[in-house]
Amino acid sequence: MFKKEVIKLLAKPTGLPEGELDSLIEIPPDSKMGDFAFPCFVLAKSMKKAPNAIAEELAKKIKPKTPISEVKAIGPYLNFFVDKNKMAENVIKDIIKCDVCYGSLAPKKKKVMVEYPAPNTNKPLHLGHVRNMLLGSSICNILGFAGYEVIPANLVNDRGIHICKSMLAYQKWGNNKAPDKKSDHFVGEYYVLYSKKLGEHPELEEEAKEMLRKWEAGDKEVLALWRKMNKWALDGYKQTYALFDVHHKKTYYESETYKHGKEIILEGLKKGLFYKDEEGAIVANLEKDKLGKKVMLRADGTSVYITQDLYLAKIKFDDFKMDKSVYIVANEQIYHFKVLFKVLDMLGFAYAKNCYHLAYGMIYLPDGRMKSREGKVVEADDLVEEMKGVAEAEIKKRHKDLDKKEVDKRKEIIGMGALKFFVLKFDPMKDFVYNPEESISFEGETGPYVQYAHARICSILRKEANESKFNPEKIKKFEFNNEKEFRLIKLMANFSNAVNDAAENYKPSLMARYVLDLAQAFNEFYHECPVLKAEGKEKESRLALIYSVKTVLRNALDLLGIKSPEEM
RNA sequence: GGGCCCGUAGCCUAGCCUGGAUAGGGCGUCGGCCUUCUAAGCCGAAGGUCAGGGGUUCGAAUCCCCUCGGGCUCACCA
Repeated sequence: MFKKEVIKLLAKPTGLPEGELDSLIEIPPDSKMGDFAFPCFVLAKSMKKAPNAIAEELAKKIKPKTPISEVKAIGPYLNFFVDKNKMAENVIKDIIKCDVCYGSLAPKKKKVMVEYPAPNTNKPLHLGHVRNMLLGSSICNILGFAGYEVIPANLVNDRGIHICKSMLAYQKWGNNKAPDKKSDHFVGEYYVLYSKKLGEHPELEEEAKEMLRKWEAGDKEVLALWRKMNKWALDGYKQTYALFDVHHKKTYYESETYKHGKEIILEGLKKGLFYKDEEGAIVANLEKDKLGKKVMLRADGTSVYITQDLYLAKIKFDDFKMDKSVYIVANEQIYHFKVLFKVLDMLGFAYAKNCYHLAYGMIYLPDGRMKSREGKVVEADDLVEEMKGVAEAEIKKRHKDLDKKEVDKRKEIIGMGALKFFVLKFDPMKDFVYNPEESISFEGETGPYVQYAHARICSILRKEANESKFNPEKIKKFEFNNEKEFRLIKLMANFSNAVNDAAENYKPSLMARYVLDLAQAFNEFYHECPVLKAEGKEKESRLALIYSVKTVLRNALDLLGIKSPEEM
């Protein structure tokens, strides 16, 4: 936050423009070396001197000015030290003033649509959707905090052959019964049943196709069954969405859009962008972009996947006129989105360049890929229950006398915190293996670790309030002497940068890393610096400091959709 | 075979876009710390050819090229 002052000091003696200095200045690896550093290598050529000598020379020339307290040459680096208590005062006052908004960025007057998790209504949401939902809801939070207007949207894949498979199995073996469990799981059972029966009844495949034809023809009976089972699936998702903070401003249904898109393709054909092959299908030749040839419309005039997506992109931009459209879809579809965006561009849609596919890596089970058809999946709802169960056991280990209501409240906060953090701390693009036995821990780099730091602060503040009514706003002067304290101040000063990085890169993992660093720095402080036993100015300062840390931890966890408990 | 992604200690991971000062963490292992603000914590130790090779550079985990290993994808399925 005092970087500007450093730039001002450097501008004249180096003769470099401020913009260049801004990107050259770095943070030393150890705060003992300084708070900012200017590497002198760049000047070596033009000045024809060794970088070490340049650093020495600059150190003599530049006189520190508040809030910069010292300028020192260390090897080829010119290092700057800031007045730490001055910095602390600025940071803490800012946090107390802004509170829930601390770290947020100014409105950008730009709209971003985030599309996720686009489920298929034939089976319950699984671990892959968990990653999708958590990335989506967290990215929405982060973008909003970073000043964007966010439009969370969903595309429901509610028609097609896979949907007909569960419908067919239910029609044959379901005895028309009502769901006897969570309704999306009930639907999913028939999807698995279909695959199971397919072995001895190969004719099922043709029957499913026939059912799809009937559906498309508007067969009343089939449509009634479809509506009934779709509602079951969607009702189930609604409950799961609530668990993962998934909310949408707009939902598109494939059943309502799948027939469209044809006009766009025909228009493209007229313009000579596509061609008709021997059989009459309309094809785009993308070979010069190394994307091969891609069918846009079948010979019979029916649409394929990409036809629908072209249409959807168009109506999305027509509906909301957003500046950016982010698709959160697994990385196995990278090729599809490359083609989609390329074709949109060819068709002359200006928004093509504003489409972004946020691809995320696969989650594997210890014995390989999940397979819904075989029932080899980790379902979202089961995972949540499991996490809560583990959390409950941990809570009961520590507290014998909590009533059930309190235990239920805490296991929800801690269990979900552990799950969300576990998924979000990985770089989105990275594949990882989920091992149910040992994957999700409550120690080390975990959600509960961060939550624990928050709870500890709350505990101290509670005790202080009992004695003297701590009021952070009344504290005027700060007095810090410990490195651990300055480490916290620095991290907190850097919060909005972390928000910006996470937003611009669509990476909640950066926020997870940030909050982990802050929690870790707090725990180190906690063990070295007593708060309640400190006296006078030192105690006051430390109380204000931990109050600030609590605020930032909470703001950061909020962006990840993780709750900050007062007690654990 | 083509395209894309990935490869950092026994295991997991940050850093790579925007090259710089001893490559950060965590798990696990070993050794310490609860008459002191919640030990879901802290401190210490051991553990690294940053897959391998070449190049660019004063300087490469980071940029470029090649090789090897793993994954995804290249359907008139969605």
